[in-house]
Amino acid sequence: MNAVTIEPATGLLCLSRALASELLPFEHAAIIHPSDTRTAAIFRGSWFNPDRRCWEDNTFAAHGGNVEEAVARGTPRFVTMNAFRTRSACFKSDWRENPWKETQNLAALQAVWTELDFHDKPAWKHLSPAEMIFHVIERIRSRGWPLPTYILCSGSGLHVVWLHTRVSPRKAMGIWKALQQALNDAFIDMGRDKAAMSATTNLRLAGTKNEGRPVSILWPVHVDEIVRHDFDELCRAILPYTVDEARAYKAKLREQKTARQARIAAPTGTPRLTGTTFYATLLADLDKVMTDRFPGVVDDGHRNEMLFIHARVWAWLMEPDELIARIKAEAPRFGFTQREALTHMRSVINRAKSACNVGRGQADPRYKIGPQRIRVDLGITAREAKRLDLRMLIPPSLRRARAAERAEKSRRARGAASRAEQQSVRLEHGREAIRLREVEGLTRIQIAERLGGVSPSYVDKAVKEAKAVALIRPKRARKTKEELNEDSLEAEILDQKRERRIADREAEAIAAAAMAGSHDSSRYMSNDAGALVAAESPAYHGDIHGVAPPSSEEHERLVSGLAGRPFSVSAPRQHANEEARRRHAWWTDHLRQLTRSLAEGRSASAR
DNA sequence: CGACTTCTGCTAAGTGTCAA
DNA sequence: TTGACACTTAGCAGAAGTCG
Repeated sequence: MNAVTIEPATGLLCLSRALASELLPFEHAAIIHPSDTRTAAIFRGSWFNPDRRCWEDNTFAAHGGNVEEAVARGTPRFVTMNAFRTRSACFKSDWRENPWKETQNLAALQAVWTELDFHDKPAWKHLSPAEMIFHVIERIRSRGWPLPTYILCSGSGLHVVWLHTRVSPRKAMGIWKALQQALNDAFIDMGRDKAAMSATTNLRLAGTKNEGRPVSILWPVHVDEIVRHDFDELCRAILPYTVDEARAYKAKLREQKTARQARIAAPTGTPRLTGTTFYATLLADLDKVMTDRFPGVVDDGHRNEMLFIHARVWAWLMEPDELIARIKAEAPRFGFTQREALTHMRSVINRAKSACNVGRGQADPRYKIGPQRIRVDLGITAREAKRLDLRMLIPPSLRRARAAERAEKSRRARGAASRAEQQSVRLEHGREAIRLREVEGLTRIQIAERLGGVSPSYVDKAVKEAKAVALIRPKRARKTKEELNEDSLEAEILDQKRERRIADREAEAIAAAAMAGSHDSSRYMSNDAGALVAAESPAYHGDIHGVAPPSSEEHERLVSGLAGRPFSVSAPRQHANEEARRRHAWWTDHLRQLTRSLAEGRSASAR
């Protein structure tokens, strides 16, 4: 009896009680590509070419109804999981002999899958494929996902496949990709093969051999237990967001962009920034550097480099005619004759000329030149950039410092108080609180009231910090400004130094006091949370908050960091905030699963 | 009761991105 | 480049709890 037969009346597939592990290649192909489909299944195999006396790749295609005949004819070892249009890769050739296996020729999406190469993963490599299936199913169950249609042993790894109702790539490719990604992301630690995720992938056929090892379906046991899922049901069960939520998110992004564009279009006090302002600022910086380094004529060793940089920037600011005129006019400043300058800058001029004839969508041939490149080429240091008050030719450190300055200025303009101010006020309060307690014998509640209705916790903290600062032993008294000479520069510098030193020591003492007790738990970890947990802690008991699920790479690091180490997860705590609660639940659940699978991996390896 | 910790909302600080 | 804004991180503060 065949495991898979076709119902004559309906043309539909009949699955018998036969063992799935004994499925033949054509039966497996017929399950993936049902007989009622008019789209193409593309097969790949190899055949012995008697003329050339070697094995050659053989790719061919068949309709769902012709799978048996095609497989018998071509003896393939692979079949595409999705279906293609009956079009040929070459003009005038037959699609059956020369199928077009590319994304743009996809006719129907009908499966999602993950290929697991677990044999090189430390936590899993000791397991046999049959043992591994247990863990795969367990993981799928723990996520509440539908069980796969089948799990096939490819001879080296596992193919976990969910066949689903056919959907059009044009309508559903985005969702299908998200589904495929979500499934595969769940198996990164088990060695999911990134290269086998594309919609055009072909996978091994059951009943064939892979380097002598049999390829067969290990789960489910019987052919009639094989089920095809509803695509929408799969999406609902597996995707973290619904299609509507994803649409709403995209709409929000569009809205934000429109709002930003409207804001920019509106007239403001600040100058409107354009490509011209960009290059003009760059040029201003460049001129400052050149005037400073070469007050007269640029010396021989640098003239070509300097003129080349200038010419490339000018090319973005003016028409070719103006560029030529400018090069001629500036030539003496760079130590060139007009003729020499034009010769040396020929390529810049030619590119500027051809840029005038560039059509839409074509690349601009002018040399792209950015501030960082110029800065490195000219070896401009932070000190030089600061001294010349450069705006663009500055190192990243200075750029960051300027951005921070701007942000602070903007905050102050909005009336925000600085942390230093808050801290110095608190220090004064702490000193006053100590005095009130020791001299007037007030309780902390009374002190809190006396300090203007602050909280008792605030008093605690203020006193703690004031005590820490009081413990700083005064160093040998130095000469005062009066003693030295009130107006001397030396006195001023010494005074500044002393003030800075005192401030530094106070800050250190406050920081040390804060560290003496238990410090704030790190509630908001970066996206590196996984790696941080793995690296920092053999048994991490702290809470994890405000953390987005990790990316694939982060997950990979987390898993490799935790393998073979003791690990525990704290009990979830109450979160008022819905988003925080969701994220915390996600992490707790995720890490528990990980702990369990690692523990199972270890106990299995111990046996 | 004081000293201290834990939890959680709020916000300053800092960084990245965007306009072309 | 500048300025505005989104976003993450770190720190602050108050409430509530624990401990001796």
